[in-house]
Amino acid sequence: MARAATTSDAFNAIAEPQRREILVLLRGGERPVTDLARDLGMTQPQASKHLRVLREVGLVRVRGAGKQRLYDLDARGLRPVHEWVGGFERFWSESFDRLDEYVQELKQARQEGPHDGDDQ
Amino acid sequence: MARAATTSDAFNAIAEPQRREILVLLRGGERPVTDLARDLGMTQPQASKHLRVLREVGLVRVRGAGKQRLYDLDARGLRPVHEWVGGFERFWSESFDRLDEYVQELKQARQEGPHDGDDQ
DNA sequence: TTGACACATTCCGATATAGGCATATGATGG
DNA sequence: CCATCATATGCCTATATCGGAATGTGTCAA
Repeated sequence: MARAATTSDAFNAIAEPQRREILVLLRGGERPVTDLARDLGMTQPQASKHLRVLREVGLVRVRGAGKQRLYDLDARGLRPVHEWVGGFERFWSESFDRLDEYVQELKQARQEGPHDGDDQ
Repeated sequence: MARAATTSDAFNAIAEPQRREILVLLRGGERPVTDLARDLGMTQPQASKHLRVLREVGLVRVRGAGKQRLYDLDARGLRPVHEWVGGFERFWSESFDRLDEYVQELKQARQEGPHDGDDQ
């Protein structure tokens, strides 16, 4: 297998940089495919494929508007991602500043090898 | 190509469910590889590989402790992810509740086809 | 030094993905 | 109906990834 279990969820969808860019663009409102492709410097099929992934995981909606198809953001699927990552917030805001990093390094140096070159 | 450009960043690292589980476990403190493998029901090489990815993107640190190697969480790399996703917060907290969803559907129905069945 | 333990790495096969290109589908206007 | 524009899909190749099994590396104890 090449990407276990749920190969298509929000986490995977936003792992692709171009799809993230698409989502950012869509914050400005719904847009047709060609617009997105042009603004992001990708081909139209590329844009369509990325939009398909985003649609399948529910991060965008489509609406037919004449010949065009307007894609619109549906960010609700990002909420679980935000919450999961938020579960780590205290670990980067609480103790991992400069000082603590220095302490960590000291601790690591001390425990890894107090043999010959520990004065460096 | 199979996953454009930056194939190894925090976004990709957390796209893998098992790696997310590892990170969650490490919130409880540093742990040796075998511990993690056992608790997550995966083989030791599997755990080592996932830990390697996490280490390469800087989400964990390693510390040699005798025969063992203790992996420790370094969640700072998750901050950019949290901030990026947070940029969409207003799109799920502001307007996409039940009522708004209903309005969206009305709007969509109206614009897609105000022909015969628009009274439904 | 040897054996045992903890862990890392490598090789393999299967699968999924992304890009490029060609082509199909769908709606619109004449 | 036909041509055209907008978009979707299919095919192909290259590559990356995951899982599994085997093996390599490093550390400790006797």
